[in-house]
Amino acid sequence: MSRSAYHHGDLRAGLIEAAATTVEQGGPDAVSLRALAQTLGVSTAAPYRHFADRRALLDAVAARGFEDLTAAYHRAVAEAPDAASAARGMARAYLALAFGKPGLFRLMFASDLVNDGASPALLTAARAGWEALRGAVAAADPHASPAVVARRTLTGWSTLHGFISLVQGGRLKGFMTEPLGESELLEAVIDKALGGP
Amino acid sequence: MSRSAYHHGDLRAGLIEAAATTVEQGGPDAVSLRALAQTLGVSTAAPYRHFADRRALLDAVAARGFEDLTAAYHRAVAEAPDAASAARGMARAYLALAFGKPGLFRLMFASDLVNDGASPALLTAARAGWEALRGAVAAADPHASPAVVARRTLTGWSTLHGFISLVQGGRLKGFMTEPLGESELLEAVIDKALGGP
DNA sequence: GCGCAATGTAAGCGGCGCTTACACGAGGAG
DNA sequence: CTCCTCGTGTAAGCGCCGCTTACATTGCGC
Repeated sequence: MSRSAYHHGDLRAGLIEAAATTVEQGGPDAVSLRALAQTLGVSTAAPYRHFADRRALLDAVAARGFEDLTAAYHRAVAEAPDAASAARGMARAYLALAFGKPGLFRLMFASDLVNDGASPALLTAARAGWEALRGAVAAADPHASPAVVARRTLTGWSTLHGFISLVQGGRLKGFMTEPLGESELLEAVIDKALGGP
Repeated sequence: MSRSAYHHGDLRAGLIEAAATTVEQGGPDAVSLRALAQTLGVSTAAPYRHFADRRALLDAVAARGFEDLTAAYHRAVAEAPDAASAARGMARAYLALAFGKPGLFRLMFASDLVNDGASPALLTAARAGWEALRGAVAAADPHASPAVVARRTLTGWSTLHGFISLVQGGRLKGFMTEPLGESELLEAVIDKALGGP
């Protein structure tokens, strides 16, 4: 992307890397361009040579996250013996990203990509994930109509996404942990996402 | 709560009201204590006589939202002819709040209530909503064990919540609207939430 | 070798959350 | 009726933030 080593040595990549670390530790709100610049040993204005504003830097971090997610999807499909277990593998990959890198996941799904003027690269990366999901649902039932595939993809995705949001929002702290264990919970959610109406 | 009319005339209530308006128009991040103070014609330090910090004010707004939500739940149950349609009415109430007051909904579910030190009032208000949901699920199937009730409540809630999050995040803008209409979408999501594994 | 464009810097503007020290004024105690 | 207390509001300021402008430097193509 960026040329190569100049004064700093690819400040652009350094900013993305440092921002990703901060996002993981303190969430998107904890990212400050001034603080990142100080950490990387450059002036507070230097980051603006590579990113139009704070939002653009966070978009770049989010785009990298979507690329990783889509790659994990494809890996799950490649390793699956059949279409049904492929869908299950993608669900696991989604949950793995969400609970493995919660800060990144929050960043990826926190903002309204379309209404805010997100970069085309980010939009493309985000859509690729959806297409992979839809393809897996279609492959699991070749006789389903496009509308049914869309409905199943959306509702299944909603179930996974909602569970993640509720967990990360701390909504099930004292609520659920009593009657259900953690692994049972994950399996129940995946079953709900992949089965039913 | 607050005494009554002093210099300003219940600044506390004015701040909550103004903050709620701002949250609805520009999201939680758009709330600035300085701007609210200027709007209400008081000094920038005045709000700190009523709220320890910015977070405390937003918590108060969120708590009011949870009270409204729980009231809507109880209304739905009271108006329903049987337990099954009561659950359906609660789902509709949840979606109605989310799409009717998206900014408030975002505020209510954006932050981690437990990890961040939320006020006891907010925690209580948030838990009341969950209890109402669980009660409806239990009433719909009196033979279900507590674990099954917990599982159904969680997965159904997850489906609704995930759908809302994805819609509000603009994730289904160019994606879904082609094959499915809006009302079909809502019904499909409610069916998914209330039925299946 | 030289000029140009990419990269980085210094300084500053306005806004923010929050704190401290001080001013006012309603309402109970005497 | 007076006074004094305490709840409320103010003025000023600290440190941080995003972002901009004008200027310095440096590597690359000619």
